[in-house]
Amino acid sequence: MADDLPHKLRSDALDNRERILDAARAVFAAEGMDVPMREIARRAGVGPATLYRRFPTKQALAAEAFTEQMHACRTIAEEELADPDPWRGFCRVIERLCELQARNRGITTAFTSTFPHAIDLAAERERTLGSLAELARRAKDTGQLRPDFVLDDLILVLMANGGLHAASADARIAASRRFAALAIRAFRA
Amino acid sequence: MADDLPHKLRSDALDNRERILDAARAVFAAEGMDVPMREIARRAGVGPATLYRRFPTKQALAAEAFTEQMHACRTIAEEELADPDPWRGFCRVIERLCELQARNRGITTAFTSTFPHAIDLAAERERTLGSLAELARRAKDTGQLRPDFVLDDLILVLMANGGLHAASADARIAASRRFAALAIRAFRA
DNA sequence: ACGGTAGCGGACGCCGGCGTCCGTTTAGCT
DNA sequence: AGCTAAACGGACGCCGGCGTCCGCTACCGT
Repeated sequence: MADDLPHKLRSDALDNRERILDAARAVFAAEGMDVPMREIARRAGVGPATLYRRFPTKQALAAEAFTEQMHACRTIAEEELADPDPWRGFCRVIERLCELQARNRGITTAFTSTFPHAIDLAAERERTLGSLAELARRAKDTGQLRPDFVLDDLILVLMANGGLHAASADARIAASRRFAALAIRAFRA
Repeated sequence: MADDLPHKLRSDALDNRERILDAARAVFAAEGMDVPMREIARRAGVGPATLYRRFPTKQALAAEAFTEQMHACRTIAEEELADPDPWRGFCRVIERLCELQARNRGITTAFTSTFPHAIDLAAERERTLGSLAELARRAKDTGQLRPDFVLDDLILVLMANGGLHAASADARIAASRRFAALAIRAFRA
């Protein structure tokens, strides 16, 4: 991943910035979005002021932190779009997106809800949705995906998958796997 | 609904108690579980102390407040169990439970997660699950429900349904309806 | 009607997260 | 090495929710 905008940052500042993002990704994935900013700062080994200086709001931080995850979503969509068997690709998209969600508490929020000031995120999201739509179209053509499927159904499934709570991360992943299987059955013609 | 335990309460106290429960039900349904206790007290028109005197913890309040809702769940299960067509009953159970969940933010938490000190709730929950299991068994016998269906699948679906977020209550209900339809398709043999 | 007591609720202190200021440190240039 | 400005982070004040205490109110039994 190449550096983004911060060309005019001092080396130590840039280093801290990176450490903050790492910490944010870790803690968002583990605990979800409802984490005090200070906790992130503590894990990153910086003071609260530094955190606030780089990312004035939690949304700004989340937007930046999840860019890579959103990119992962897009990659999944495009990889599976490349599968010669569209239905298999469609199934794998669901499985992989659900698992990604289960591993990352909070990415659900990022992907599902439209972010206010995250232009990059929104663009990434649109591209991903485009790929998914194309994949669905092809899967329909093979007759294996229900003709009345709409993309919103997939969004619905992902949002619902995000609602799966469990004590451990493993339990969450297991639940998501079962749920993905259920969703696929529902979508099969 | 007959009075429960509070035989030794003065008339005004019992009145307040009832008003608190009403307020709690309303606000839990509308906003979910993450509401300050004081908000409930305010809506009930009582002081914080009164609320805390009757219900020392939020869970105690929730347990009491949702008893009626849990009863509604049980009623739904038993009514649909009585349907001569088990598969139709099974479908309607899913639809009705999902809608109930959509109308009541927070009942998901009450039903899904095991409550610590809510013996009544737990018993009610077990009875409901019993009815659902029996209904599922019958629906399987007709060959319309997948043979590999397990009750946990239904729990999974309900938990997922609880994760559906939306701005308005109407949007939430609409989403739940679509989701219920999806779930039914997934369960059909 | 009246006394005793169950019940009430405003007010208090505590805690934890938030966002910001300012004295100190340190990178980077000459 | 020395200087300057960028960057840091501890400390501060604010706010909102929490749970409890105590002086006042009003219900109920006689």
